[in-house]
Amino acid sequence: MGKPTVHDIAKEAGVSLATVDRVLNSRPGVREKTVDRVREAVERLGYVRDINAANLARQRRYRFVFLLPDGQSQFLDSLEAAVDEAASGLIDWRCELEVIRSAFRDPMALTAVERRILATGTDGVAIMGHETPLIRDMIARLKARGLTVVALVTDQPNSERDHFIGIDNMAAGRTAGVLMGRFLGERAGCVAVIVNSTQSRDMVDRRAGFDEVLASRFPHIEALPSLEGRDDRERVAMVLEACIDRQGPLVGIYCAGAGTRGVTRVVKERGLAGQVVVVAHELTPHCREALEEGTIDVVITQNVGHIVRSAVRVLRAKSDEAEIIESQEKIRIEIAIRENLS
Amino acid sequence: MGKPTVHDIAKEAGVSLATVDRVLNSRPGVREKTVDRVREAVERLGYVRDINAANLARQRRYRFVFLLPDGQSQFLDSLEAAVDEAASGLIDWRCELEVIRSAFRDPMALTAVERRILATGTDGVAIMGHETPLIRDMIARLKARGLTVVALVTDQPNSERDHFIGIDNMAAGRTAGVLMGRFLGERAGCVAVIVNSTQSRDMVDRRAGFDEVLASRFPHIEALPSLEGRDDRERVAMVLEACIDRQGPLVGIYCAGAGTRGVTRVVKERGLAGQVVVVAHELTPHCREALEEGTIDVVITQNVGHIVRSAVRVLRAKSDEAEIIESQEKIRIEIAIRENLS
DNA sequence: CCCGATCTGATTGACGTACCTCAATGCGGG
DNA sequence: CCCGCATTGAGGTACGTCAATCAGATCGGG
Repeated sequence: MGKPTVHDIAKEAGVSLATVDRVLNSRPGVREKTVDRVREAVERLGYVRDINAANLARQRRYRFVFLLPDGQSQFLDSLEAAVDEAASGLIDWRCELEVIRSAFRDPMALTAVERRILATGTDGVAIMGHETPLIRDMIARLKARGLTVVALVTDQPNSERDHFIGIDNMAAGRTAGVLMGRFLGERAGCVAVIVNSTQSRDMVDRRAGFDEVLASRFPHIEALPSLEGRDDRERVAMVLEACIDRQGPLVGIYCAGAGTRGVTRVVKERGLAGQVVVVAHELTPHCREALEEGTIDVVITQNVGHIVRSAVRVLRAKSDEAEIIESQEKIRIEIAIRENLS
Repeated sequence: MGKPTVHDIAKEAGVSLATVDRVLNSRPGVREKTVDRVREAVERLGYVRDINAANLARQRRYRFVFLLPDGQSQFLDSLEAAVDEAASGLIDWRCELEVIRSAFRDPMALTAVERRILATGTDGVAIMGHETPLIRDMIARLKARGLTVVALVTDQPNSERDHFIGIDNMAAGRTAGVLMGRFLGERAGCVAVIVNSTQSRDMVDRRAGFDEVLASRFPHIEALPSLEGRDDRERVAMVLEACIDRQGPLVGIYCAGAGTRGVTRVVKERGLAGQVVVVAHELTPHCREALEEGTIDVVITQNVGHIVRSAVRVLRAKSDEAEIIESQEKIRIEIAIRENLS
C-alpha cells in the first residue's frame, strides 16, 4: 500500500478526520492529550503531508520578490535573466517570481518597494545589496510581517535574514590569490587590486583572502593598495591607468569588483594582454568574451542560475516550514578559464 | 481571475469536459475538427495543465532507476550518495529513485537488471557506463518499452538515449592541459598521463584535449604515452612508478581516470609533493584530502549533486513530454583547488 | 445535577484533473 | 427509412488535503 494519508492517521489515532486536520494545521480546539495522540500516530505511520494536494486544496501560490539594486551592471542583468528563466520552470511549483530593482540609498524608493511587497501578498524576498541600516530595518519589518527573507550574493550578517545564499568571499579572494600566484610562477612584481569600495564587506573579504595567500605563499609578489572603482568602468580605467603610470609595469591585475570593462580596455590599449595575469570576478557576457580573446586569464564566479534556484528552494521551504538540505544549497566558488566555458 | 482550467477550455471550445479530456490525454474517439477546436482554445487561453492536480488524480508516481557499474570507486560512491540525498528532497515531486549497481560486462546480470527494471514499473533509467553493444541493445529495448533513458557522466552517443548529462570530456582535458601548463610556467619536462583504458571514449577525449593544449601552447612540456590504470589504484601506482623509473624525473602527472590513490601514494613515497604538478579528476573525498594536504594541485570535476538533480528533472520532463530548459541542464566543468573547496 | 464552555465527530464541498459509464446525437449506407 | 457506427455530452467518482459547519459529547463549577 502507498503512503499513509490523513484518513490513516485518523484511524490510527482513533479520532476523526476533522481533529487530525486541526492538529496538522495547528488550529485551536483540540485537547493537549488528543494532540499528542495524533502526533504519535503521525510518527508511527511516518506520515508526510502531500504538499501538492494541500496546495491544490488551499489554492496556494508562492510569491517571491527578488530585490536588486538599480544601476546597470552585467552581473545584475544576468541575475535578473536567471530569475526570469527560472520563473518559467516554476509554474509547476506554484511559484511566481518578480524582480524589483531599486535605489537602495533612497529611503523613499525603498519605502515604496516595501509597500509594494506587502501589498502584493508576497511570501518571501531575496535581497541582494550591501548591508546598510536602511536595508537592515526593512528586513526586520518584513520579518515582522511574517515574510521569509534571504540574502543573495552579499550577506546581511547583522540582519534577521533567514538564510544567506552566496559564496564565502574570503575563500574567493584566496582562490584568486592562488591562481594569480601560480600563473605568475617565478615572476616577481606588483599586482594592482581594484575593488568597488574599500567600505564594502565583500570587497574587504576578497581583499583579505587575496592578501593572505600572496603574503604567505608568494612573497615575491606585492599586492598594491586597493584602487576604488565604484562600480564604474570609466573610473576603473582611470584609476588603473593612474596606478600603472605611477607604479611602472605590473605583473598582474586583480579586479575584485565590478567595472571589469575598464580593466580590459586598459589592458588592450596598453598592449598588456599576455603580459600581465588578469583575474576578475563574475562570469558576465563581457568576461566570457575577454576570456575567449585572452584579455582576462581567470574569472572567479558563482553560478547565477544555481543561486536563483537555491533561493527559490529555500524561500519555499521556509514558507512551508519544511526542512532544507544544506548541502544542496551550498554555492560553489567556480573558476572559469577559456577552456571550461560551458 | 486565475489560470484557465479544463472547464474554461470546454466553454471556449464549445465542447464538453469529456471531449477536452479526451483531446488533452490523446484518447481516441474525437473528430479531427473537434480536436483542432480544442487545441485552438488551449492556445488562445494559454492553458497549461496543472501537473500536480493531474498527478494527484491519476495517483502518478515516477520511478527512476540509476544504473551504475559495480566495482568500488569513491566517485561511484559519491554518485550513489548524491542519489540517496536527492531522493529525500523529491517526495514532493512524487519521484522514487533506486540505485542499481551491476556488472555491465556480464550479460546474465544485465538481463536480470533489465527484468527488474521492467517488472517494477520504472518510468526512466539513468545509465552510467562505457558504451558497449550490450548496453546499447539494452537501451534500445528499454526505449521500445516506452521508458526514458539518459546517459550519465559517460555518453552513449550511438544509442537511443534521450539525453546526455555530463561534461564535454575534450574540454575537460583542455582545461587540465592549460592548468598543467600554467602551473608549470617556464619549467620544461615530461608529464605522465594516466587513463583507465586507452579504449574508453572519455579517456580518449580527455587525452586529446590535454595533448592539443600542450602541443599548441606549451610545447616545452611533453606528454608521455598513456599509462593504463584500469580503475585500480595498485596498478596505477605500479605503472606510474615504472614510468618514473624508466623516464627519470617528471614535472607533472595528469590522472585522467580513476585510481587517484595510486598517484598520491607514489607522490608521497617519492617525496614529489610540491615538485610535480598533479592534476586529477573528480572531487572524491580522497581527492579533497589530497588537495588539502597539497599532494594534488588541481582537480577537474563535475558536481554529482547537479548531475543527479539534472537527471531527475530531465527524466521527469521526458516522462511528462514536457519541455526541458537546456541552459539549466548544462553540467559545468569545475576546477577545484585547495582554496575553493566548498 | 444542570449549565455553559470546551472538545470532538460527522459531513460536506471545494481545488484541478483523470477516467469511466451511459446515453444521446449525427451521419452514411443499404 | 432504419440500422450501425463514430462522435459527443452529461455526470459521477476519485485523488489527498483544506476549511467550514453543526451537532453531539465531555467536563468542571455552582
